[in-house]
Amino acid sequence: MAGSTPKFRRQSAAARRRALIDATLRSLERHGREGASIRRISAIAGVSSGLIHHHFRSRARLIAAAYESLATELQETLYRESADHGGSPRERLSALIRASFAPSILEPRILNVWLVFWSMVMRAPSMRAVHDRTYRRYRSILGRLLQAVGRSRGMRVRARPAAIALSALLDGLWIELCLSPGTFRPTEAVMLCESWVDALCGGALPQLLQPRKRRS
Amino acid sequence: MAGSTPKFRRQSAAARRRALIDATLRSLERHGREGASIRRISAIAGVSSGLIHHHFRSRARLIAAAYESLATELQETLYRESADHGGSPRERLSALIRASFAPSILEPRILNVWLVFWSMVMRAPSMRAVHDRTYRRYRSILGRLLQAVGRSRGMRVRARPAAIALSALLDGLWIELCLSPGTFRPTEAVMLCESWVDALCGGALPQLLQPRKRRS
DNA sequence: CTTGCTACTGGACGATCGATCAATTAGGCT
DNA sequence: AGCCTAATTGATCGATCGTCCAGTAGCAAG
Repeated sequence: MAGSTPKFRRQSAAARRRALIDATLRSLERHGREGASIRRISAIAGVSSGLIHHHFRSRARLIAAAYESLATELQETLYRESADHGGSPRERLSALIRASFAPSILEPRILNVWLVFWSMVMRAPSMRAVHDRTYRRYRSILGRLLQAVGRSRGMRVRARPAAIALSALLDGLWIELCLSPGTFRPTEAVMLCESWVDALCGGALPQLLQPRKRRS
Repeated sequence: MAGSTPKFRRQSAAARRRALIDATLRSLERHGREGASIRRISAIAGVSSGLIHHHFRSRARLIAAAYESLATELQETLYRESADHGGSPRERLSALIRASFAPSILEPRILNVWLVFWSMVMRAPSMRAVHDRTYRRYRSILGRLLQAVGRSRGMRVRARPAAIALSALLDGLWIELCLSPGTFRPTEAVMLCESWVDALCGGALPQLLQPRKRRS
């Protein structure tokens, strides 16, 4: 008899917000575009729909928070993976490239999540802000790594354009791999990125190097 | 008085289907993911909502037809642009790259359309089929062009991986330019693609060349 | 045990969705 | 001129959406 089982458990605002963000990401993975609804998210989180309005004032704010969470978490994963294989800069970059095409990242479900976010970037200024901030950080990581790789090869790499190109190559390959996994294999994607880096280090991409000082 | 103005004008099934497909694309451009609704599309087309069910049996079929239409139309535009500047293979490839970042293509609204389609590719097998077919054709165009460019430089380019890499680079840069146009300029994107092609032609991407015949 | 704060529930609301279909009507054919 | 066909309309259905809020109840402090 005793009402030993409470109907719900109270949690701190911070813990509940985190749980709701995680539920949002899981819902988007599972149901794609339709997973962005308040009712599906709250069902996965195991709470009532009203609770979302209590902690986030609107659905849009929850989605934006989830976007920020996913982006930073992914960057931390890639950065950690890179640092853990911490030999030369070139080895760290290779580790980051391989990690970008690891099975857990390639999960096509995850592309669904990004597509939902991207489709909101152009309509909601707050989403645009999240995108700009996280992508700048991403390119900064890539740029520093590329510069270090170049320096160890005696090359002065222009971080910004090099990072833009490599991130575009990584993203483009990743998207196509998620959209139709049968087109080519993840190892080919890794090879294509490594080849580009090798070409950069070999001086074959002169536009991406600092112009040599010319005397007189 | 006189019922001189008919309430609607009948059209052939083919003409109406085409008009509805065009209205779908315009609706997706204007309203993003929310533009995929039957009512918005029919409103833009200036017809009743029931007419869509008459010509296409469901919303999904209309969307798939619109995807096919957009993809093939884009490919024809790029191919025509390439052929019109029909000097050397290298010039044709440059024209295609420049056309890929032309203002009309870079219109961020258009990314909205692609994002809606891509989000359906992983859930609807019919959309997956459209994607696979159109992307194979796209890579085929790029592959042949890259092979021709390589041949004119005395290189034997492996069409498949080269086309995969260049399409990924083009798409990745295009997506980022649409998502936040302020990050870098279209001319930089063109330069990054051209640099990659130059590296390929310069033999700096050996993995993308046919292995030289080795005797004895 | 009692009190009070607030995390939390769950249903009501109006809007909009895709699908459906009986009724209409435009426009070519005889 | 009248008919016939099929293109088109527009109302209707049940489902689902985001928002809102009055009320409930977990749980710590007193």
